Amino acid sequence: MTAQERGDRGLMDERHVRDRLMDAAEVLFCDRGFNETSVRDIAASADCNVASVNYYFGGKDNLYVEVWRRRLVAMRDMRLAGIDKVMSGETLPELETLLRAYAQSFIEPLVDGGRGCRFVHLMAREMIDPHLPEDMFLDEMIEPVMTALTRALVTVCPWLEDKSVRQVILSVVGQLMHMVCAVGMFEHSSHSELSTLDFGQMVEHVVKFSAAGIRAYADGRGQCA
Amino acid sequence: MTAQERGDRGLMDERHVRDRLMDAAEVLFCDRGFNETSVRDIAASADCNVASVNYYFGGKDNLYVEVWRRRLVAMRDMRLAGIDKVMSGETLPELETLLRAYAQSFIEPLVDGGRGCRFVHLMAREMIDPHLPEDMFLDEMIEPVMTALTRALVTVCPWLEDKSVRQVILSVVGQLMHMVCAVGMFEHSSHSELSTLDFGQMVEHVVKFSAAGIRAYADGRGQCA
DNA sequence: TGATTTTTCAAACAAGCGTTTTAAACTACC
DNA sequence: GGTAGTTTAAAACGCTTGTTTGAAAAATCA
Repeated sequence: MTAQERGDRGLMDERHVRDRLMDAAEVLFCDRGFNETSVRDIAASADCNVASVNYYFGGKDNLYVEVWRRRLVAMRDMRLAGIDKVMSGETLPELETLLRAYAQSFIEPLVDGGRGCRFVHLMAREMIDPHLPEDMFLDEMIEPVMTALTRALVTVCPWLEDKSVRQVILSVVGQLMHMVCAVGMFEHSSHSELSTLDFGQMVEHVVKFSAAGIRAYADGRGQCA
Repeated sequence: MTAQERGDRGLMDERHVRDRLMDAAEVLFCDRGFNETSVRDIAASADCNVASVNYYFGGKDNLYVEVWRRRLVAMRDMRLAGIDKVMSGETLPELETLLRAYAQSFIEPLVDGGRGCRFVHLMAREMIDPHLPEDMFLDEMIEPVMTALTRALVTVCPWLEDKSVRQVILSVVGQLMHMVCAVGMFEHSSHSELSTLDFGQMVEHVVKFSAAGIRAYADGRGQCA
């Protein structure tokens, strides 16, 4: 019945309201979370009526899912591309190069100030209290990136055991994720002296720190390039 | 007027209801978060009337703060003690020993199944969407532990620059924090094959990984013991 | 025991939530 | 211009939330 259900673009600028809603919702969800964002806030921020959320999305939950769908694929593919680009060269990349590629693809959306700017914060939220359909985040984001990273890592460091690979990836992702959280924490507090957050330096630190951490598992066996 | 305001213990077993409320609230807050836990849920779980929350605590927010106060001090002191114990010996500890002490004090509450069991989860929540009075968490938990850890780290590794110490600590805490989150994520999903979470192994991994990561900053200068 | 205070409880309160309704406004096509 | 279909808009719905009320119950002390 509705324009969205038919899938066409209707007659006039119908996409405007729909997109304004998604944009506003993304911003609000990212810095307040799902529960603390009301559809009235979203509608007000998108400068349209409350009922529009239900008209275009069928409910708050679906709007949330749509906001996710739009970014999740882009974000996942950005990370996969970062890994792929560095792994598809003729020669095997250094461990540092691989780590840097991944870390940058992780941090980039935060630093560019662009559209996906605060979405990483929403990822952190979703990990701790999920509002997406069961396993959507795991299936469409974590699992694909994790397997790609695993494959790349064992290629660059063939001496890494399966168990260690998982732990190592958890360590790398943990560091990156924690930076995102730390940014959010410190920027809302008076302890701004703690922040000192230069993303470029941070990425380089994670690369250096993690490369050494990973090579600690090389004991005796041949190091990678 | 009320017993709590007077500070005394009143006449009979008044502490029963108050403590039952705190215990129930802690459990619910830890695995649902602040917003998704209603005072009715808490009261039902504590087997008392809804109004009791306001009678004994003056409101949901204060109950939340009290739940925190009880554990925060204990948890902080546990971590400080872990660091202190290892640093107060006659000889300087190995870097691994220091890291292990801290990591264990961090993870222990998770593994023992005891009272503070799930509180670390609440810490993770509070970092991402805070419901405590401004800076309470930072002032009473993060800052003290961070300075103690900083001091210990520069003692064990005197060649570490100030800037690197902060980054290194962020990396260590990030790994540990991420484990806590990962536990929470995977245990509620069907991808249980991803979990494989042996806390003992995890601690040892973080120690090994981080020690190597930290020593990467020793370039040239004397390594620590 | 009687008086006083402290604690419990059911009920009600006001406010906010997501959602639905109903009708008016708008668009496009004949 | 008239008609059908789509989009907006205000109001209301039902529900849940945290909190308050006021009286009954229990406990303390004289």
